[in-house]
Amino acid sequence: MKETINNLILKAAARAYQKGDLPSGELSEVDIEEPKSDAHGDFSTNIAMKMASVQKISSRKIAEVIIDQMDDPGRIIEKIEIAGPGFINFFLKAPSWYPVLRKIHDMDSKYGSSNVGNREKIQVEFVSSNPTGPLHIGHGRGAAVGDSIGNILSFCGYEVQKEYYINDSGRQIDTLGRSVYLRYKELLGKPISFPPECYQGDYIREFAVFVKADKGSELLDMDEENAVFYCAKLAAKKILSGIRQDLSAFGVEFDNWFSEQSLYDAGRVDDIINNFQQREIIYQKDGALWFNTRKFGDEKDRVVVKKNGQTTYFASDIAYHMDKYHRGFDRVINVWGADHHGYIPRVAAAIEASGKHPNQFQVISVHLVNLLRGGKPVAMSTRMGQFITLRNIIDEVGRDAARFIFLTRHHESPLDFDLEVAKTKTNENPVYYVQYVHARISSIARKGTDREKTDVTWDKQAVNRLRTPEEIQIMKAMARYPDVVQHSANSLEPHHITHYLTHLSALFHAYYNKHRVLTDDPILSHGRLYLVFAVKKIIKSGLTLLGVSAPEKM
RNA sequence: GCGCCUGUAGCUCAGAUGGAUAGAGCAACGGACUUCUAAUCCGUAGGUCGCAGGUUCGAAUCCUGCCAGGCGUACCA
Repeated sequence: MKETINNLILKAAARAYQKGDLPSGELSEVDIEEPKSDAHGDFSTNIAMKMASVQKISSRKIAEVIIDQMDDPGRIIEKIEIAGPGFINFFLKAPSWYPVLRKIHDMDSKYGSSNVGNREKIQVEFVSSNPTGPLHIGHGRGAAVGDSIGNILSFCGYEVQKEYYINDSGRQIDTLGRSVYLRYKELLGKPISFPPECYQGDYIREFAVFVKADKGSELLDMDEENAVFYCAKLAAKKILSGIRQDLSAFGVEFDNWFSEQSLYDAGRVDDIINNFQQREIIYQKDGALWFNTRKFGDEKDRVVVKKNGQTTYFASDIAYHMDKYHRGFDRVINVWGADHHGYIPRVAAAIEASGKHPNQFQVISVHLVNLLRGGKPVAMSTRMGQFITLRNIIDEVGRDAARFIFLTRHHESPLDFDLEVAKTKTNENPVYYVQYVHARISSIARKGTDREKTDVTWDKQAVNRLRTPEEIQIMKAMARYPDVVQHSANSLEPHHITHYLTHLSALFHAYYNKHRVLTDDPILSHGRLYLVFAVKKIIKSGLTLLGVSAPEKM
């Protein structure tokens, strides 16, 4: 629809120039917007104001000239007005919206999708929590955002892979093993001192109990390094399997789980260090190896191999990102916690150093979640090992509510997550507000006659009965859905979908309360069913992009 | 100190490419269920868009400076 208007304007402006009514043939780009106020029409353009400086005549005059040349072959326009400093406002006839309905039904679950992605290969990496403890609420937000961005990009024609990077190497894993090992020794009555950097949680003790049950006191006879290694492997494996289960319960399925250790095993980390050394962007200083990230925009150089010979996390991260491009991804998107944002420039530097374009690497910073219960902060002490896990939240408030709430805010905005609010079933909690639309329409369908249930197809006469302001508003809103999806994909911001769904739901609920769908007039009923079934399809489509279910009954 | 993020109604937050009278929900007040699900709707009230300049036909949006809060500034991950 927008495009149609766009063409009308461009043609009119071109004709005006040919006739000599416009001094310059240089046409500005046309901006079409949907005015907030109905008094300003269905669509509006500011082209006259934009052209004024080039054309050297007043914007109202330009608007007049363009309107004079306006043609309307499809007879969609009710009237055109010039308003304010030179806005051209278009008022459309109700029937001009009907093709949207048909399109929604024809395309069905594909409505809103596109192929602008052109099969470009994108990888979205998210969560990637270290397997040293269970997922918490912050991971949940990252999971919801990453998963949804992946869904939206696929919907827009990108070829998307969702990946989880497992940090199964390095000091943290060692610390995990040490923590379990110490608790194990403690269980066997040995005196221990438990360092503060070790993991305090009860789950560590559970692993120790498991080791004891499985191996008895066997580990005491091994040398400590091997015993710790054994504990580390075992605990990491169990934790990772718990993480997989939690994510699955949260409705998140990864296409690939990528192990950091595998990079070391395959010699990839050494390879990239050697390669960069040869290219002299890695150099030696103070007994360590430094990457010259400053040359690529970072504020200082970074160590990749420490004085003690160990590689840093950054070193394997370089190898990891090189591997991503090696696997053929055109663009790589990382969803990280906002506390890692200082890390972005150095990874970006590594990517630039390898000859990739900066826009092939994007980081989504997900800000922290304040967990509340009834308005009061919930104590989240990792140190004490006492915290509410993602699993607890899924169990208490449900997956749909949690995911939806995570996606109501811009990801760079801190989010308050109130467990009590998340459980309420009122307007305060928008998930149910939106899902209720789907359930209500499903209910209408169940109440309709057999013919109405199965045979609600395009019928010109029936659709022609859709004339009320509420019906037209709904059709307008539905016409916008593809734009909203596209905008979400371009900006990597799922929350636009969430807000759009809430808005469409409000329009539907108002309509439902004011008008009956099933009436004594079968033709009118047919038209209205055709309308609300379209709404149902979009609600389901949007919820699916967010990873939220669309229930038939509530 | 420097860097990034945030600052919009009493509260929680939307406001893409600068547009006309800045929008929702909650809370407050008043209404609507014999009717397709009241997990809903209708109405009233609520604002110096952190502050000060600048850019222009036009700024919550762009630029500069300041204020407040969060995060980051490792040979940690």
